[in-house]
Amino acid sequence: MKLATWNVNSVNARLPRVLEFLETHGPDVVCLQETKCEEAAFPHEALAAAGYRAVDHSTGRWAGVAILARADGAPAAEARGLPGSPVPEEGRWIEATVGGVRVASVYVINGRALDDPMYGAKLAFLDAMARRAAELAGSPLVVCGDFNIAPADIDVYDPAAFAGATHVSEPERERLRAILATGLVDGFRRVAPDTVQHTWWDYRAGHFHKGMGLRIDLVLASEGLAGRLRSCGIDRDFRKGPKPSDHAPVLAEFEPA
DNA sequence: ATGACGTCTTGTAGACGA
Repeated sequence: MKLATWNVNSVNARLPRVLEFLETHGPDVVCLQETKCEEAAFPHEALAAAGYRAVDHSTGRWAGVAILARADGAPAAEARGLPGSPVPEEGRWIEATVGGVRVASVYVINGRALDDPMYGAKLAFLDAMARRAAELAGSPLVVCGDFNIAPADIDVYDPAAFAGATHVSEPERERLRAILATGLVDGFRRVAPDTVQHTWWDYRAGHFHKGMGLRIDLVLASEGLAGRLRSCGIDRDFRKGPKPSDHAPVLAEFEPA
């Protein structure tokens, strides 16, 4: 099974690149984040023409998540919304079963700043994720998406520049570890323990071309699945070219059971 | 560098992103 996760920063603004991505990689499952559209505006028809079915949790101009799968393995939506989320009105969590695997696409709250109320909401959201992951533990599970956390300093282009900022704070990292402790593995780190590579770069000031990014988009896989990881990588090419998202997609390929 | 860019909105400037 080939799985991908990608924060597209508007699925409609990014539609040509999304279709290019499906054509290039032919993934079996794709988790999208920041679809930024109303439910009625989700581009089901264009995706169907490309051979994919989608389930989405679309909530208008902010956030929004979706899971795509090939039409012959159409995703069955299992849950829209994360139980215990501090912002239930925002589309930040969706689950589907694809090929016997429970897949969750998540867009974690940004947090804005350590002294902003949204930072507390981010920590509460991560706590709710850990509880949900614990509930789902024991069966094949992949939780992937934009975690808005760089797991370690190796995942930050300049840790000093992020001192006192969100995405790297100890309470966030601690909560990510609690999510992992339910039995999940950071796929990219499992495959590439020492590799410095990023998934997000600020649009401004040529950060992408200067290599100034963060690794905040993760594929977490349950132990059994992680043991079958054939590869897990970041496709920087989709951060290049016309109208790119500010995130690059992460791809993971699992050997058949 | 307090910015830079890109997305959205019953919009045309402000909010938000990370």
